[in-house]
Amino acid sequence: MVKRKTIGSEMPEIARMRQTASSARKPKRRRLDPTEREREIIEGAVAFFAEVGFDGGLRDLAQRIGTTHQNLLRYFPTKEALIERVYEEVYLNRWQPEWEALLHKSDRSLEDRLVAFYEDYLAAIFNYEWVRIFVFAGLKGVDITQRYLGLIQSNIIEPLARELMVSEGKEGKPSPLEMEVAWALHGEMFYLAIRRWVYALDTPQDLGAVIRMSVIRFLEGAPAAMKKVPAAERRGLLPKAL
Amino acid sequence: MVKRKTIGSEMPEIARMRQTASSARKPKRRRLDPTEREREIIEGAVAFFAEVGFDGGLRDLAQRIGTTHQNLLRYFPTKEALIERVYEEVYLNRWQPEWEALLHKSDRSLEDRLVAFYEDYLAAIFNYEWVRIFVFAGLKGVDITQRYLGLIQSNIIEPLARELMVSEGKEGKPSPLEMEVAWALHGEMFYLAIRRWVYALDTPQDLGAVIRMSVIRFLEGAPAAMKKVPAAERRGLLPKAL
DNA sequence: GAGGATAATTGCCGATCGGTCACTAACCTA
DNA sequence: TAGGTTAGTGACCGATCGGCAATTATCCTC
Repeated sequence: MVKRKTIGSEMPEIARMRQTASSARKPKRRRLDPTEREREIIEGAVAFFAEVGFDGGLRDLAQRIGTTHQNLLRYFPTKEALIERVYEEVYLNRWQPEWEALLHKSDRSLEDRLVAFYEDYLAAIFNYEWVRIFVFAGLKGVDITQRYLGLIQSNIIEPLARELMVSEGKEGKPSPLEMEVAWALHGEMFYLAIRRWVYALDTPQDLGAVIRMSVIRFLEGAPAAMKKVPAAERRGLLPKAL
Repeated sequence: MVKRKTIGSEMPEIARMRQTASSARKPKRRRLDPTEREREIIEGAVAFFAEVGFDGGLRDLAQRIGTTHQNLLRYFPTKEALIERVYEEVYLNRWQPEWEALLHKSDRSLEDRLVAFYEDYLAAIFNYEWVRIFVFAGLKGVDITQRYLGLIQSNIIEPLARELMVSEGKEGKPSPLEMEVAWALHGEMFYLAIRRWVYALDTPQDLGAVIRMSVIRFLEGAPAAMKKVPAAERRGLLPKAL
């Protein structure tokens, strides 16, 4: 038999579980309840593709889970179907509809609301799997990332820009300038995740402190910045399609 | 002959150049000066890997350039060697040593210096090839990205934090808190590039205007933010290793 | 314990991968 | 125009890819 290159370093402990105590033989086959096996596959796939990207091979994934690549294809007709399931798992299942409401609760200061939202949001997405899969998918040009960011734009960025306007006594649809300021705050947060999970750089232990600092800087600086940027330049802020 | 899947859509026009006028035959082989061919390969490789990632095949790359994959291997002994050359091309060749000095010129306001620097910096990196290759390399865990970001940290972020301190009348080595504020400004800028070149979202036409707004917001908000974040929390800003 | 249902595996397929080697053809010099 | 140098390519290799079909083994029921 050909020796196979292993991506992960350790043998999957799962695969050892049922092996006979007396010998270090090949691990016995595990016959699981299909729903249980499916979960195992999905979670294994999320971890695996987050690590090596979607070009990772099914055989390596299977070995890590403790099964064979044909078994994966019994549960998902094609690799593409499995990947689609991974998107679903990562994006849809981790989106909290109440986030938008969080930004609107007017019984708390905007500062508190923003801090509360970003603490919640980062708690959901600031992890190895989510961030890397999101970036891998973006590079691949998968349309679900654009739909997700459309959701961010309409449910987070625009409400945020609106709240900023309200606190300035303005109203109506946010201008490109105001949208851009809101994106900037969001970008700060996301870049933290990029630093940590894409480039493996040190990031602060306590995200709460960074969030608070970014939010305060945002509320403190945005009004002045928007006033100071000459009106003549604002036309340049209109989005440019590719 | 087996039909080959093409990544790009159009036939490379180069390959057609010398073909006989009378017939639509197979393009003649082009015998180039080696240095010229090498440049063609390198530039083709940068564009190709930026688009599809480093898992892209040599045959597809070769077809796009208008040659064969064997010819690539005559110029670079292995695929890995070619990729290494791509890193060199993208990172080292586009780094401007004078950037650090730009931040220190004290005859201009800090605002002007920051705007000037980021206009220069984004002019160098805000493009499809640089951004995507940088992200692909980061996900792959290539050490050159960490070296590059180390350069950013010591030559840009820390000087920036120092300038911020000077403008506040402080001096000495920047604290983690001050470093984090500086990273936040940088992150805003880089996230613009991510939005545009990874997620293909609309971004403002005139980067100058966004840069100015971010810089003003930075200078306007940072002092207040750093004062307001309770000292007790600052310990949490200490970087955490992975 | 026997037998059936089905989860899981072994074996295989064509296509494609990076890479080697021997051959072909373009250009320069005489 | 002949010959030599060398840029470029066709044919092929072992390994690996996603996926199909036939086989094996585990668990449940009687």
